[in-house]
Amino acid sequence: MEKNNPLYKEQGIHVISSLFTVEHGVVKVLLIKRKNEPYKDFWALVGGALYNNEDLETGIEREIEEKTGLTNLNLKLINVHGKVDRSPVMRMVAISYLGVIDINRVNFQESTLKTSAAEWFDIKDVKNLQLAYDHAEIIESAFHELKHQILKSNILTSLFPSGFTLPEIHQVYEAILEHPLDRRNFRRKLLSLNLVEDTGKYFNFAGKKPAKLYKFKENIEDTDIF
Amino acid sequence: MEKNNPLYKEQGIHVISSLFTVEHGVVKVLLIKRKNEPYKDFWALVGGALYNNEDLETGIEREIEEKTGLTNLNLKLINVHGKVDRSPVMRMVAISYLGVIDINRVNFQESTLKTSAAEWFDIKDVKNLQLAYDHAEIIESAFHELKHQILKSNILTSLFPSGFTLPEIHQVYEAILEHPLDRRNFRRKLLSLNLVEDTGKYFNFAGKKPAKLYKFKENIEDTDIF
DNA sequence: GCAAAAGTGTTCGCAATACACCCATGG
DNA sequence: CCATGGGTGTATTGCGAACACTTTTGC
Repeated sequence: MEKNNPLYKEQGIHVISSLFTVEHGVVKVLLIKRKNEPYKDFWALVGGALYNNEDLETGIEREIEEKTGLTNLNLKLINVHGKVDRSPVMRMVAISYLGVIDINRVNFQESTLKTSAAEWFDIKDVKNLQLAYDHAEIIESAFHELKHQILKSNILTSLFPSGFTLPEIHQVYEAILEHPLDRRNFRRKLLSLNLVEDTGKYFNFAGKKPAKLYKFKENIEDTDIF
Repeated sequence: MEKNNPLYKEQGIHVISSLFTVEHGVVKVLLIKRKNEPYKDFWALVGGALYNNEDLETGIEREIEEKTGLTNLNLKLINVHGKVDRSPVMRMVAISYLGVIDINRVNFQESTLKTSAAEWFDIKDVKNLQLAYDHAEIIESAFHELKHQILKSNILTSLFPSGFTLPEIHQVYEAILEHPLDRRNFRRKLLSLNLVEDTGKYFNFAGKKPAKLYKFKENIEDTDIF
């Protein structure tokens, strides 16, 4: 391995996260506005260059914490984007992670060295934005994978740190999958999986029957859900 | 992006393939013996450093062709391995691909600049070898993914370029999944998927009833198989 | 008491599973 | 003619899909 062979000199690694949330039945993705070149003033996913002294997971967690204040996320490696010209500066390969977070937990770090703003965008509006790098493609791939993940893993646990009602989580599934699910079958299925437990509490919406509050059990493993 | 920031200077990308075959009910993985440092004389997976002027897919296809003469493989991106110290030379992130090939198609290029031998190893024997880098871990992850892929994609098509009998492919499934499958149910299931077609030919084993020869249809899409 | 949404139970159909017998060939 | 392995059919079961009624609350 010759370090200075021009065939593979000056390469780098991006770690990039597509962070999703669901609010009032709308799937949203977190974007930040870049302060520096390249792609100054473009909206971009949360991420950046991997450091030499950190593992991939550490790197993406650091990037997310720097820009959102969030820690302890349940991230999943989902894809790699490595087209020759995806970065205008030098050859960069992007390792793409997926995460789902409760919108209320996010505490944006408004003024960092590299970003000037952070905002949630409706996934349907993202296609109208000019994003930095190949981030549009990365989001598309991540959203596609999100649909799989909610059927095959417990990725949604972090969406509801303080519990959820069945109508709420049902709406989340429909929003992400973009098609309706039968209420009663959904309910029976989810409860039969032994992933959630009744908290005994109820949650009141205005003028309607209160709904039971459930929460995910601790330490549940990834399993096929649907 | 400052090219010379020591935090992320001198990084590189490995593209690495776990190539599997199944012969007489035994799952095998292709390894090559390294001729150069680091890990001189260690067995290793087929792969190497990504060039700056090629996409990831192109890179892994080039590496495979250089070392085995094989082209037109159906490779799947399956994982990323990026621990800080996985390479002793410099920071390298490995992009791992999975492929399945017919053992008869392989035409080893015995004398290349970087390798001195290529050999198929029983997957069960690999754990007793000292492999280069973190290749043991990569193989384990790839084999795990192979079990999923034969249930959810048509990755096996390239195992049988000249067709197969149902007993043959049945044995392949059992070998990869490492557990028995009911012959009759397997048969019905596979034929009902519309993935294979009868060639009208028969294949004779010694002293037994000839088996029908089937082949995969052209241009079949990935679908859930089991 | 009525509108609105939560909660519950039953039927149906299909697909996976389990299982037993007949058939074609080489020796 | 027999041993070996290939090829076929059927009964059962469990799960997902479709579907309608009752309950609780705020107003």
